[in-house]
This record gives sequence, structure tokens and C-alpha cells, in this order.
Amino acid sequence: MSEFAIKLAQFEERCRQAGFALTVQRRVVYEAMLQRDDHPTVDQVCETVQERLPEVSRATVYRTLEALVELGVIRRAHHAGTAVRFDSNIHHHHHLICTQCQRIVDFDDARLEGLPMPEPATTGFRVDDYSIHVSGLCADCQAAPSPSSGSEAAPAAP
Amino acid sequence: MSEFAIKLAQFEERCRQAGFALTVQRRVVYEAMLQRDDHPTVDQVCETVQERLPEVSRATVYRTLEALVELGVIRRAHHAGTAVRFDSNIHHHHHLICTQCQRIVDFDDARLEGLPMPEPATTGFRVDDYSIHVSGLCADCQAAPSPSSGSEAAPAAP
DNA sequence: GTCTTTGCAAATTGTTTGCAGAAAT
DNA sequence: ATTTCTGCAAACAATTTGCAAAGAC
Repeated sequence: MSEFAIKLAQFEERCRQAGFALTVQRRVVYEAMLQRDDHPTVDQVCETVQERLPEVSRATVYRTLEALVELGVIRRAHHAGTAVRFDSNIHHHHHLICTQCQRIVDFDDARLEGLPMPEPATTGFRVDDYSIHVSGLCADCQAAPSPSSGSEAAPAAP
Repeated sequence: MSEFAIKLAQFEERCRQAGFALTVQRRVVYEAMLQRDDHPTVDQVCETVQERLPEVSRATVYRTLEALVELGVIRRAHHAGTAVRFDSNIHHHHHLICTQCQRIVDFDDARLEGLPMPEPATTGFRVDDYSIHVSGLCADCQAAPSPSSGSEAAPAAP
């Protein structure tokens, strides 16, 4: 059984567990995600999906991707929210990102300097710089009883 | 001379060098950026700015932030483009990001596992996971003729 | 048959742009 | 005086939502 088929089976299993209807669209959107090794935008997913199912509407792709995130079979490539953010710190530094309130805080750590980078020969990439994104919960959100906004899904155990 | 004042002076110096007019709005937007240690969205910058200069329009803040990026005194918090992206790889992994075409490619490297993380006692953050964002130029963009201007045009579409 | 999901189109939200007047050099 | 900015409002882009019809269970 291929890796691909295994993932599809797991996906279907999860849908059943979560009481999500197993629609053609969902399967095709998930397959489209599995095919792509980059981190596609919704539009790119739409394109791939519409090669097989030209009828699918963008709205469905949006909803389906969100559903897949809820099911835990895909992730948003960090930074929720659609707004661009800016940083007045122009030096090499790293980030702490609160997964609940989306706060981003800079940090520095000498132990994280000079890390080994992937070889250009292997990846084809010419490496210029790197930064480390640490995800977790900020002090405030640890203290807070539960998310004030019910927008984010619970980790596990429905 | 405070760190703050030094940065402001550098900013004014750069404006002069680049032939950018030194307007109140630009100074106030830059000061707003310096005040904030998170990575504010345009809206958040607007709020801070409007505490001092209620007249400032959102459009100006957008243009000014862009100007500040051009001047090199602030940065966009990783990856331009306003579209959300998704990733079918739900495991711990890292990213290679092409600064020219915005392509994102996953990678893994055992040498980058188990890195020391900032102490919760110091940062207040409870660390859950981390990923490394490596920026550089992908093979295609290294091969491609350099873009006509310093901006991010649309090179080879995916 | 019942409940969920889809597709459409319209509403939101985030970002960019044209232009006349205001400000900077 | 000249050139660059700003503010407004309207264009544009990305995302979300209400609702009737279609599909899954």
C-alpha cells in the first residue's frame, strides 16, 4: 500500500470519527494537497482540484481546507490571519509565536547561531539566512482560562 | 543618546540619502514600529499611529510601511503575498523559502533536531514546537535572469 | 428522510491606486 | 518653484457567509 493510499485511508477514517461527510470534493482537495510538495495558496489548490473537478467552487475549497485543518490532516503554513505583518528588528533573530493569540515576539539565542544548513548541492537552494519559529503559548494565554474567541479548534478529544 | 534616538537619526539619514521626503507621518509610523515589540499588522500600526496623529489614513500607513521596507529600516514578517498557504506535511519539519518567487519547500535535517529552546522562565512562553525558515534563492531563480528591478515582480509562474 | 455539504452570489476584510490638494526640499 | 507626499474614495484581491438545491448517511 502506497504512502499516498495510507494517508487517504487515514483521512477517511478521521472523517468518519469526526462525523464529517465523505464527499468527492473533500477527497479531491486532500489529494491535491498531497500531490503538492510546496505550500500552495488556496488559488493553487483550486487549480489542481479543478483539473479533475472543474465544477468545484473556490468557496468549497476554502471550506474544505479549513475542514482538513480541523481534522488535523493538513496545517496552515504559520501565521493565521490574512494580514501582512511588519517588524522593526532588521537583524537576524528568531520568533516566539503564540498559537492562541497569534502574538509574535522576537528573541535571540547565541546557541542558535551558526546552525548547519542544508547543502545547496542537495536542495538546489542558495541559503542566505534563517530564522527559527517557535510555537507555543504566551504567558497571558497560559494564564487565560480558555480562548475567549471560539474560532480555533480543540487539539484532540472532541 | 538612547537606542531609540539613534534609530530615528539613522532613519532620517537614510531618508535623505534615498531622496525620501521626511514627513511627520513617516516619522510617526516609524516610531510606532519601534515602540512595538510584536510584529504588528497594518491595522495595529494604524491604531498606534492614530493615537498621535488621528488624521493619518490607512493608505498612508500602507505606503509608509512599504517605504520603510525599501529604506531597509523595517522588514515584512516573512513571505510577501497576502494569501494564506497550507501544508499537507503535518510532522515537524523545516522550510526553504525562495525570496524571489516565494516558493516554499519542506526539508528535514537530523542535525536541526533537539535544539535548545528559550527558557519559559525567561520568555514566559511555553514552547510546543519549532521550525526553521531558511531564506534564499531556489535553483530556478538562481538560474533565471535577475528581475528588472529590486521589487518582487512575477518571475516564472509555478 | 434527515442532516450535512455544495455552489452561487453577495458581504467582509485586507491591500492598492488615481488624483487633487498639502507639504517638503 | 518643483517635486514628493497625503488623504480620500474607488478599485482590486482574498476570504467568509446566507441560502436553496444536491449529495451523504
